[in-house]
Amino acid sequence: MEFQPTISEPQWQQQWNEAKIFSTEMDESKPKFYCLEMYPYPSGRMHMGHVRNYSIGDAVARYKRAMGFNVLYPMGFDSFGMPAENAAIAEGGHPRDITERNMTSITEQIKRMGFSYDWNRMLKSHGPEYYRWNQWVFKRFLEKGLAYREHAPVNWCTDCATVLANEQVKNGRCWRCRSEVTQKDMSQWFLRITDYGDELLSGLEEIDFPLNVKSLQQDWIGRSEGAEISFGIDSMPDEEIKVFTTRPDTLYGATFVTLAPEHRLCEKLVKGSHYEADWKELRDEVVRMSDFDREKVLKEKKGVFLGQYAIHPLTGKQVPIWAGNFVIASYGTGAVMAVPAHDQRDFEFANRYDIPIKKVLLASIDEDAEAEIKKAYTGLGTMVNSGEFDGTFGEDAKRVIIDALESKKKGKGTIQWKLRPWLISRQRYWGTPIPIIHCDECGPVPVPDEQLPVELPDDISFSGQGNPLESSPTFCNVNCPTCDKPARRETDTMDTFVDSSWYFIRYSDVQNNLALFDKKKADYWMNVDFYCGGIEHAQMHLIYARFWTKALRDLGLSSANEPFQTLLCQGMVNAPAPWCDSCAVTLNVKHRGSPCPQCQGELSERSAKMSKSLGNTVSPEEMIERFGADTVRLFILFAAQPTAGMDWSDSGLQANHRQILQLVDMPETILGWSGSSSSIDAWLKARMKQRFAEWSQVMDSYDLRRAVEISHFEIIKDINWYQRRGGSNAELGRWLLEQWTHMLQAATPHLAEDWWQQLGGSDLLASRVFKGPGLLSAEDQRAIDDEMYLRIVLDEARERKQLAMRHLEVAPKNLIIQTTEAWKMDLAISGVSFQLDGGDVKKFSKVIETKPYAQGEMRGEVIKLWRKRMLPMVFKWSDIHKALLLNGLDESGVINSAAGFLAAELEVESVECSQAGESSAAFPLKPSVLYQ
RNA sequence: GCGGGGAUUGCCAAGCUUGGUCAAAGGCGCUGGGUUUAGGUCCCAGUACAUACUGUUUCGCAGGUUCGAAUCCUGCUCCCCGCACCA
Repeated sequence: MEFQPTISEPQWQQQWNEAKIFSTEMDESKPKFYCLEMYPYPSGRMHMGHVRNYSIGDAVARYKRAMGFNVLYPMGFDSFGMPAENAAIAEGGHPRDITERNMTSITEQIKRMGFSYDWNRMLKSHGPEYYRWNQWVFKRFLEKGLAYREHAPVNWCTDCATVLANEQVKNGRCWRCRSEVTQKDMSQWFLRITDYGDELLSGLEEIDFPLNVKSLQQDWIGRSEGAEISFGIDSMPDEEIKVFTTRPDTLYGATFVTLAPEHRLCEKLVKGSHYEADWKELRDEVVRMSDFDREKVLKEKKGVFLGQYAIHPLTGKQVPIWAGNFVIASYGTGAVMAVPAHDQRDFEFANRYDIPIKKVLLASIDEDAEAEIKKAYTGLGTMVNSGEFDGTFGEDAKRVIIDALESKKKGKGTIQWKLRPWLISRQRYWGTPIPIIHCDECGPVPVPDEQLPVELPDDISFSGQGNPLESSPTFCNVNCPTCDKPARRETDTMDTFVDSSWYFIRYSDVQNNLALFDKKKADYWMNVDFYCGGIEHAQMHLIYARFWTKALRDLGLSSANEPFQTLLCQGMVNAPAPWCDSCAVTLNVKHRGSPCPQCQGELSERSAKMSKSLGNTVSPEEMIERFGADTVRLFILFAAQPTAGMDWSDSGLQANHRQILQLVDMPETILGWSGSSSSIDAWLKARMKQRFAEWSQVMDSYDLRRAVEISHFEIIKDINWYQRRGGSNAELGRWLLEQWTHMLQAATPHLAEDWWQQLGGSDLLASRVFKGPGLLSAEDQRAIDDEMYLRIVLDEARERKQLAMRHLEVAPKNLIIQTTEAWKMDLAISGVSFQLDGGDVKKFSKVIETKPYAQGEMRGEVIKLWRKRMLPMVFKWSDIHKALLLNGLDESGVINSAAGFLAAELEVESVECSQAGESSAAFPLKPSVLYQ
């Protein structure tokens, strides 16, 4: 059959579309399955990362559909965001036009892959019908106090001309443009994601996310238990210094207190003293420094004495107050108690400034409490030098100190979070306008619900200067909803991560114009059963979405606790790129063949993430054009496990294309079978049941690579074997194809439809529910076992033949097979059943002694055989092998009934098989073989 | 520094959770045979070393547990990825 995927694939896509088989509605009578991929940002072209992501999701969706689930599988676009706005600034035009143009072209490419989306549910974040609900929810958050405005130091990216959330600052740089982030004081809108810290953490236990993602989220949430402790100030009875520590057990070792240089008390403490100038210098240095510089410069601990003393809350003793550059103003209370003996940073600091070091924890009882220390001991220990608490250990030690503090009202046990409120303001145009009007009289006033959405205006100039929204008088100048006096509209827009924080629920009821979604529908579909996307969203999108879902639940809008039940992070798509070993740098493909531009050394090749900058990208469109979508899909699924990095390889793609071509011819071959039933039929049928059972099991665990291996590779081998064994049953062949085509469609749906058509299917395969070939019966298993035994014998005989040829003058004519002696078989059966009954194999020699054949001079031989060969085999034999033995496999019978086949395979004239006599080399399941 | 994940036979990559179906799947590559007008596809076989009877050395390195370890334990080396003066 001629295979022209560029023609046939779009035809099937059109038919699917016309039959509307992928559009779903709520249906309580069926089990639901919600399959979702992270919706893409509409850049102009589809790249291999997209193709991989969606090939995985589509295989799952199609599988679940075939298994009778009501599958929701939508697609949409994360279409707000800076690239479009930046393009508008650079090239002119409007972000909306650019975005929609891009969406059109990427949609077309996605459709060419034949993914089974319900396009009726298409969603775009930049549509007012979507973002009005961002505004609506924002208002509800505001009412609940979950959203608020605050004047605070925030992260500012100069290049992007906007503020950023904490999660969007990576190593002091902007996550998007990688330029430096500075601190700036601004009034901004925040969401109290921190209210959900505990639940975000504990919820991780009830969802199936990869370990590394869970660990990333735990790190990010950063819960640490400890105590807040108040130190008095000697000269200021009304003030106190609150510090946070995770180690209250070291409190007696606190020999000083360190404040962040920006701490509000610093100035008060030094005012007018001769310490003031030094402090100012330190503070200015720290404030000036961006986080990025900090990382480099702050290897060195630096501080100034502030000239004042704090009062230790338990001992009442005076300890000096310092300001230190390593204390972060925004974490904890911005002040720490310094315990040099048990904290490495404090230790270095104390050494440098000659502050006393006092050991208060002992790692072991015999340690000298007064000995000089060279390094801080940071583990748990037994308290010493701690007054009445001496001798208390570890967690108890923490507890008793906290109790003591609480009874004296000098502190309390608390929990600190690294998680900060989510800063959602952005000083950019292409996002959801924050629905607020600022009135001089009334302050910030929410836009009334009936006036939503607040739409983005079109009279904007994209100059690249300032927030574009400020250039629109029609947008900015409004009257106050409360007092009707002239007021000014908020020009901040929302972080685009807001859009992606709930789009998955919106899909459940995407066309609803009266509410963000209908609760019944949301509750039917949520949560997402299978979510697939890149690891890069592990701590932004995936945390925000979890928070938002919980917040919507608490507003009574839905019941879902968690948005995503199972998360699969697909690996990168890599391709070779030039690599310089001595410079340890990956280079653009244009350097291929020339020396390293830096060291002039020779370049080798290394696998690297496909990227524009390296130029090692492969165009999906080109590959689809050359090989068809099914080949690309098969290759992508087969080249690596979904979670592993995958190396693009042209030869691999071609190999998979050959595989497709082979499959294309299968129906013709099999439908050409003209024979009737034969003894091997039972085997093939059994084998098909076995293959299906394993296939569905691995599909359920999303091991798509293994699934494809079975459906697209191993079944072909089975058919080859069936034909070798003389099978050609026409009826069975048709049955087999009918089963098989369902398994093919998960990865290669177009090919499967081709098959279905050839089989005379009048409907679309994709619309059918697949019941499977049935369960594996005992007889089925037996058929498989017998054939497996034959295969063992054949392989063994073939190997022996090669060796025999070295010793024979002419090609061998006769093959003489001897199956094992009765006594060895008996020994094997006894050994296996002894082991299966849980007997201690070391004691099996007792059993041997009772055997009639182990008496007299045979005894030594039997014991030796047992120890050396039989014992290992008793454990080595698979369950299948063991069953063969225990069920009384007739070795000679199986061989003799296939003698003709063996003779033909091994190219000999005759095959004789008999059971061996007293002493031979034959062994159970391993007959001896002799060529003549 | 903290946390997470790795290191498998020419390459890619299974298996290791529940030690024995492991000389270790599958793909690629390579070799030989068949098919074919030829190339290609396809089919069969081989691909650690040895060997007409089943042996030797292998799963990052070094030990240990066991009748038995790629799989469990201990230590070490190297690689990747997050977070990072977070108190």
